[in-house]
Amino acid sequence: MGKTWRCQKTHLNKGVWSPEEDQKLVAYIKRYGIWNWSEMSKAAGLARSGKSCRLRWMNYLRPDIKHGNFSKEERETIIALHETLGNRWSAIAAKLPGRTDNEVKNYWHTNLKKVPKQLRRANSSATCTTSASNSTFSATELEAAKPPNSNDDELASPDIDNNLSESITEISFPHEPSESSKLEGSSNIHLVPLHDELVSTQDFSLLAPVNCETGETQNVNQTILNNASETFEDIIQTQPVENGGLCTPEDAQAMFIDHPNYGQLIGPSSSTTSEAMYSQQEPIWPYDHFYELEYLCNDWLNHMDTIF
DNA sequence: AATGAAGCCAACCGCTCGATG
DNA sequence: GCATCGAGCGGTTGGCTTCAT
Repeated sequence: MGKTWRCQKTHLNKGVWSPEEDQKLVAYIKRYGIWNWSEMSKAAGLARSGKSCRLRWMNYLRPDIKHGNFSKEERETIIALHETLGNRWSAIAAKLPGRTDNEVKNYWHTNLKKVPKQLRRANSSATCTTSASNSTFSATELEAAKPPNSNDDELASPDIDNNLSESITEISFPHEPSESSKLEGSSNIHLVPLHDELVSTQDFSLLAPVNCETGETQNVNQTILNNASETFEDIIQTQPVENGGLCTPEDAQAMFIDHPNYGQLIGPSSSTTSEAMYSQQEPIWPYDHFYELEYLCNDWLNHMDTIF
């Protein structure tokens, strides 16, 4: 893109490839195949370094390269694999037919890096669970993927921008009790931290998990999180709370961040966060919910900022 | 309409690794 | 064991495009 200068010392072209250069390289490889990039470059009549030729071929000219936008499935795969593999772009790209490491890397930096981790996970959770049978990573790999620690800058940053406000609709909290009860293995525990409800009712207690059948606030620890030492409700109730005993988003957020188990992996890995709430069979990441609640608190605060 | 900021992405750079002599 | 070379990988750059003011 505009880098069309010519290397003074080596007399090799650098920068954007012209259509003629592309044509030469493709024609040469079609006829002779790939054998030595430096020699190939000369033989093809290209004033390019072998390295540049290889990059051009691998990232753009290869016939099996898939161009265009990433699908939802590809996005979710990237998110899941990045949690497991980190910045090993080539390894991630290997799981995405037709995608290059460069493309995956660029996509990550431009579309996913700025999205808080808890939201990325929330967005990808549904597919991780429902398509567990064709998952490309093992339970062992997932288990090795630790959640971020407390100095993770992505977590520390309440970066709720417009993109996130749009994305929040993808969070998979059921809106109606009937929806959650449809879930297999449902324990009827229902999180209702939906910002719309919070804004309309200003009922901060909506941040607490409730039983969708009885309407009673639930102790998550007793019903589902058998391995967890404390529940959200425990934390909320044992902390000093203002506003007549109701937990404000600020209170909840502060508690979650200060909680010693915040961001810690407790118990075996789960393929999902929200949906694990409803499953008594699946292993869980209990404190993943702190991420979600932190996000929801931030989003709620953002809403209030826009109102006042 | 003009302009500056932010986003996007192709390409480069430097490093590591494995093969070979 | 050492040097050299090619290939591959991840981080970074910077020009073009789009968006916001």
